Amino acid sequence: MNSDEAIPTISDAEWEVMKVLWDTPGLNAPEVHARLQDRRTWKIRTVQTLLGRLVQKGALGFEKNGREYLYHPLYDAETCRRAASNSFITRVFDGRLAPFLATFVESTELSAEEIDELKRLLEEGQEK
Amino acid sequence: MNSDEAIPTISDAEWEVMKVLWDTPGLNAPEVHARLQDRRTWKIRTVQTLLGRLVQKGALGFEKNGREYLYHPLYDAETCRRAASNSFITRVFDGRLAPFLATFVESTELSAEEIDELKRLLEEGQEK
DNA sequence: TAAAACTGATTACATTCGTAAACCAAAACC
DNA sequence: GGTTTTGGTTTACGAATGTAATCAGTTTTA
Repeated sequence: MNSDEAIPTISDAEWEVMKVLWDTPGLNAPEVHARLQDRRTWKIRTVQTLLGRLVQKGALGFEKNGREYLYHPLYDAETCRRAASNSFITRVFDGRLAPFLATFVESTELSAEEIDELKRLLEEGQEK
Repeated sequence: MNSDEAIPTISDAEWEVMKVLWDTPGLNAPEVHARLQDRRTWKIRTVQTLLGRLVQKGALGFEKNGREYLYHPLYDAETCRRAASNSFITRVFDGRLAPFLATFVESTELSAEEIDELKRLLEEGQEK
């Protein structure tokens, strides 16, 4: 499992596909399609296109099993999420996390429980 | 200043332009171009294209001043950042902020000072 | 006042993205 | 074994994006 250097850029639609395969690696195209049913109305062709593009980008690999291809991520979710987060925070918040968090805290989009959870996370991070 | 409903989607390149105009509203194209010099090597034509697209999208407005156009944001930065953040967190983290923050806390990308600042932010939010 | 310089409008062009249809090969079924 | 089904490959096509060049009008300057 690769984990550094040149993490491919994953588009909006492609994220959905990646999430399925992080959850369950080794699916073929119809299986990935099936698992997307509840969230996306994509045709199987669309899913295959996305799978193909992700393979080209180096985000997914596959093994042939008879005539079918079993796809699996080449980067773990954590690594990709971090790369995407860094890129987002850089672009929108000039790399500063505090204003980002402030955005959420100030709007009412965080429950008290979530705030507690986030504080706990920060405290854990601080101890290390 | 508009602040809700149908906030336009702003592309990567367009964010740079918006930031300049949030910082100093009422600039014309050459002035925006000048302020981007240190960060981007765009030609003035490129900047003009981005300005035009942002006007089309309804993210910017302008007044004519003689033959020049003075551009200004139609949404405040806070509103646009919030919309972008929500969209990002939904796409990459399925709408859950905690895993997002965990990503940063676990990597060494936060200094102790930043963690303190974030905790303070959360506490302030909690009191309201 | 004709040319140069400045400012914006129109047009361009390759890449990526979202969304597939058409086509082809293998496997299963009749 | 020919036909249907299944799974993958190639091709498509419009919208958005990054990155401008060319064209045109206005103002300044020689």
